[in-house]
Amino acid sequence: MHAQYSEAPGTGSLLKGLNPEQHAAVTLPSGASLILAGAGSGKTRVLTTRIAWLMATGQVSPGGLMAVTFTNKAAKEMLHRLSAMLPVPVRGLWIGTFHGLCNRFLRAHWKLAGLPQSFQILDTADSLSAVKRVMKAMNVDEERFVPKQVSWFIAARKDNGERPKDVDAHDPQSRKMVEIYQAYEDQCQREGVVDFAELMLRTYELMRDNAALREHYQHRFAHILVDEFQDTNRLQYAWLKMFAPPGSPQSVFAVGDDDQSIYAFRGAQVGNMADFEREYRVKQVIKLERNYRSFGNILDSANALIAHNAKRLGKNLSTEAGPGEPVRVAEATSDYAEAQWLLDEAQQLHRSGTPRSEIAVLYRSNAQSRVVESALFNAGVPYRVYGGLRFFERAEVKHALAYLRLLENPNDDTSFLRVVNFPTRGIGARTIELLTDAGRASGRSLYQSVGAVVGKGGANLLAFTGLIDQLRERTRGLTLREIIEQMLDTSGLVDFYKAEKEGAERIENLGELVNAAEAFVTQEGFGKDAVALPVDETGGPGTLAVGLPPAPAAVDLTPDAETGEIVSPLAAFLTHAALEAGDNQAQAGQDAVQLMTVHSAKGLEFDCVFITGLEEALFPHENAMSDNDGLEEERRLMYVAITRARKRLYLSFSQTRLLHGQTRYNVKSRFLDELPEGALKWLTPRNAGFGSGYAKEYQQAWQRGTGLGSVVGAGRVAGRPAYTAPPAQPLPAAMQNKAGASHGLRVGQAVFHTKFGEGVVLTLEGNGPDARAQVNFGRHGAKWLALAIAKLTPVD
DNA sequence: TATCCTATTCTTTTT
DNA sequence: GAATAGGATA
Repeated sequence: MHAQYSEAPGTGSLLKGLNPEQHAAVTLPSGASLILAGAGSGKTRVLTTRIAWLMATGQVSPGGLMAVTFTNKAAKEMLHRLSAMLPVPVRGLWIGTFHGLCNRFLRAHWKLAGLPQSFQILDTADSLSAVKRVMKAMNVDEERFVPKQVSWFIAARKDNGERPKDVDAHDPQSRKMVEIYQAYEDQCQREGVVDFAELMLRTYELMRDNAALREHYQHRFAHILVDEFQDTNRLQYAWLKMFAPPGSPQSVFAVGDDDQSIYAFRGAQVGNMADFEREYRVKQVIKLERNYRSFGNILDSANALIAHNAKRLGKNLSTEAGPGEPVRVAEATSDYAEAQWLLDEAQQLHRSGTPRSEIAVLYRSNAQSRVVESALFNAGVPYRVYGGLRFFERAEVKHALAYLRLLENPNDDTSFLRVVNFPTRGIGARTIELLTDAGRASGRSLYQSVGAVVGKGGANLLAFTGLIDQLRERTRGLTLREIIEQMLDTSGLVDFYKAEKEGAERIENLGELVNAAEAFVTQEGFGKDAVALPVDETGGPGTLAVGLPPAPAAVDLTPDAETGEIVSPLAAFLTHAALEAGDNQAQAGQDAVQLMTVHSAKGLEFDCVFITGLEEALFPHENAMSDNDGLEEERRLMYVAITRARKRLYLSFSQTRLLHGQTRYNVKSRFLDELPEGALKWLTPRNAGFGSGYAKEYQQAWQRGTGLGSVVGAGRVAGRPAYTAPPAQPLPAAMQNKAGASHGLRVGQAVFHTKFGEGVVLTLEGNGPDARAQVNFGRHGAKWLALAIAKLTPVD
């Protein structure tokens, strides 16, 4: 059957250039399939070509297909490539992120989902502040229940598909957590807001509980494709099963790489791949193992490393590109020296023709970026740091968005509280407390409760709601741009920042918000994501009835938005802001060295890659070293890092590192020992210890305080010293535990900590002000504590 | 009510 | 070291 399709006119060019495995994957017949796609094996190409091929051969209409990714970037990339292959109108295609598609679904069926039409989406920060509010209302001790952990707990339960009633809680602690979870849900429902996990869970539940709707969508989506399957969590897999249950006639095409699963820490279940294979009775798993990205030495290193993992489906990357350059390994005496060395190498690479944007510096944790940044900054090398604060997460932008959200949904208490007194208008904590009490007593939103506290200092509140109402009136019918400009003016935001010393940049960002809105309206066509699904290609909802039991009378399958209600550009823009937080601002366009964590490097590739900080406790990270699963995930992380490089790979580690304001003495990472000797080239003498080769040179330079090469006037960023000098003679790692133990603790000792309660000392390291202990606190897990700071009392 | 100072914590992150 | 939260103070 598929042979016939692949010979269909016009599809030949689509398939041209695919290797046999890729070709087989693209042209697989309907049914469930699992593609194990190694790093750099052309995964996205296979996915997009598959979609194009399905459409070009008439096996599916654009409306009958759904493709799910994790990131907006991946979704955009897919749409972009697809439109280059096929003249398909991209609009209306169900290709997007899990959350984006859920949003689309819930916008269409908001009534059935029990949501207000203008429901707002909470990002992580909004959600956290909502949790805090709930906890305050419940009088929960924030010492015992850390809001962040509660928030994390709720998200984790939802990602597992559990409502409060589903959570089994045996001890008082977790019972309380569940209680907070329930109260949080009630509050969100009351306010008409949903968090990210709720988007997924609502969609799943609506599909599960509404047979007619379920059958409609199962009928509609004949082909479902899932990208990065190894990153799916329980809920996402259950969600998929609602749209295409095992054994149904639908075709599910899952692509993933178990070796690149690096999100178990937030609920991803690698096991979903094996479950999928079994439950969907996948006949043949296709492995894409030919790598088109990296040279041999790089791939050999990656393969050798990942072979140390026990839990694998098994895969080995190969290339025909030849061995290429060896993987370079360097040891530095300090993180500072490491950064200087890196700077030098990067400069050299650039001088010999490598664009800066093809040089990436990867590290395990964000805190490591600072040293590198300083080095690059002082040398005048342009660089770009990924991660950190993104555009829509900036305080001033969030304030502006809060005003806009109140126009759409005044019951959004999170937004209300954010701006009710910003800029300050004489509404203090006391007034807010009164208002909150009134709201709680009547079960109404803060906005609705303002009337109840007028007279008790609520006059200013009335002025605020008046301002919002007036703004809503005045902006009716205006363009999005005009609405935002009005809001910035009326709210007093711009005036406020004008008066601030440091407000110029914030005003600039608010201007940027106007631009973003403008771009959104023109480029995207505002309603694209928010307006409901286009009518079914097969003839719309009418065809549903064929062969199906009659839908319950009360159930209207017509998407609610098609009943004539129009989604405003503002609503669409707010959704866009919540779901696509936008790139962190950057000197985009400029040729800059790329700095990012290994996590955020996933899916990217560069000619030259530096992996820095290859030290025990850092990479693998200390918090992940205690159990084997954690260690294997760290190894996969390293695998991801290595496979980012096309031509040249540098690995570096340092003897000392400044972390959390303290010098730490590190041992090189075990991962270095897991790489094949033959693929490596040591730039510093192997196991040479201190003061040798490169390292010595840099240490001396650094002791002179000048650095090397082009570093002139180094040492200052924004007026503050960039570095604190580490001790002149670092203590050899082997001696760490032996020097004077003034703290009087020993391994195995039972201790008490005011926060974590009782625990047992696992490890002792360092001495004097740097002394630290790893203590197992049972329920709280093992923690590293600085003994100079932490209050640890021995228990007998 | 607003602001300043100190105590406290500190992976990885997209949506 | 740096960011954030909470308490104390003007």
